[in-house]
Amino acid sequence: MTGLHLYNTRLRCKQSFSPLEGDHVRIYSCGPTVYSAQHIGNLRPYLFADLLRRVLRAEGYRVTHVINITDVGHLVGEVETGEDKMEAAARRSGRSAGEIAEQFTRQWREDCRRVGCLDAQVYCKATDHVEQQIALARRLEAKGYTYAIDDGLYFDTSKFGRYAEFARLDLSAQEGGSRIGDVPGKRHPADFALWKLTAPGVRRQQEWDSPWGRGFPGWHLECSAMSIEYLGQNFDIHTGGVDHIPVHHTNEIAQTECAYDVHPWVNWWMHEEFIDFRGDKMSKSTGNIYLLDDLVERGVKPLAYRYFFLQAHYRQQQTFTDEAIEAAAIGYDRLVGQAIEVRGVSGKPDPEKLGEFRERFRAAMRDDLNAPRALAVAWEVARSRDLSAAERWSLLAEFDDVLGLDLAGAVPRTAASESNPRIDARVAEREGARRDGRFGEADRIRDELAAEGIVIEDTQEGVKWRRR
RNA sequence: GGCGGCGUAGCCAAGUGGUAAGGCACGGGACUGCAAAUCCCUGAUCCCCGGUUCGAAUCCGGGCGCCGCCUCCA
Repeated sequence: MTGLHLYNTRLRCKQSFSPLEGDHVRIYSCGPTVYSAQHIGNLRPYLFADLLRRVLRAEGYRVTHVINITDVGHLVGEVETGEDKMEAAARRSGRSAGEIAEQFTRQWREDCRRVGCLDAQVYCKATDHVEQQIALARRLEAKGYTYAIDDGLYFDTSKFGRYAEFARLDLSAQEGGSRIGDVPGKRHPADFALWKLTAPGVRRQQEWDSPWGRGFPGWHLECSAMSIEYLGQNFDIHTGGVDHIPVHHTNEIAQTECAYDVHPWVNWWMHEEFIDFRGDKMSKSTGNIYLLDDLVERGVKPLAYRYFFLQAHYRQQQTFTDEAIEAAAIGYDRLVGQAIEVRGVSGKPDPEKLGEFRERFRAAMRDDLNAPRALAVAWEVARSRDLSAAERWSLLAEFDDVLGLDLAGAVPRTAASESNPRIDARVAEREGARRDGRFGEADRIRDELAAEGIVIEDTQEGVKWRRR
């Protein structure tokens, strides 16, 4: 297999990749709903999209990446309440929906940056594009794909012959049991809201006037409207979680292909699998790891989480356990340690020796982004006895453009990171004892510090200490 | 119930027909006053049963187990 091959959900197979337009690749990634903090599982979509971008870049493509921010219209559980996640969060916290959106957007952007994701060219918010969403709904209405009921304007899925195709749905199975809480007047369970009307007597923080009345856009609409706005009516790759295949992406496709008579609207649909937390309740109350900050508190660097991500294939569920993340943290530190040994060493590399590793790394990534296999090649290089330091660094630096692990700048965890008069003094005392051969005394001080989480390391450059 | 995925050494995880990548842990060694840190070495025939094949972890059938979706969770 030569050249870049990517798995396409639309066709359920890997395909040789080529962009619609020269060497320019346009990507749209379904982004976060910013009503609460994004936990580490929520970060996988962006680590995946970033890996995709970096591989495309390494293959010589120019990439335009758009990520949306859902700050309205994502409904909570029961449809009849008409409340969306932003409104609910605002009500609970007593703050405005806008403030909440801003806070969690900022936090999410920061977390993405910390795990080494490159900035997208465009971050677009649903609330900034209500006009475009209304225009798209009107277009669908004009073409006869919609019907209006008390609750709002709905897309009539029966009008779109290919509706079930993308997710391979069995629509007849859905016919039977109309669910509790389903909207009265909906003709088919799969039909979905393009525009939701604010219920009579209700005052929403986020609502807009529309041809159908005051209300807010349905969740699926934003991705269609904004991707068209920034990427055009056809583009190359749309990414998201596997959970979006049957509903969200199916509906996006229905809306867009009907509105613009395009097919396929998007060439490649790529979906990352979930992280499996092994039934552990991901909640703060039980003390389980939840946010990136929680990992950091435990001494796991954000980039170690990226390393963890790279150890498994994006289309495979990845098991997250304390042991697994700890293993990744140690593995990452050691890889950085290996890099530091050769960092910046220059020399004349043997192109033949480099070529073999370079090809294997590239082949792995070209095979539907097989990062685990590529990472294994990086380890082989790091530990190779046949390569000179200059050759190892040359390859590692090159690989890191794709891996994004900051092998050029990361610091080893063994370095003392702080100074503290009291601890420094105790360390000096121990040194004195050691010089005098009073090892019992020296060991006693070491044990004492260890009890409070201070680890002492006797390195070539002298004694250092760090917190466990 | 329907649909999809998975089950590889203690753990995480590649490999999808030709005799099992990589990381972590464990054990051994080097280093150390002893440790720690670091570096080096070391481990599996692939859930079970049957079948196809010269040959299967890889294909087919059956079983057991786990996960996801079908409810606007990445």
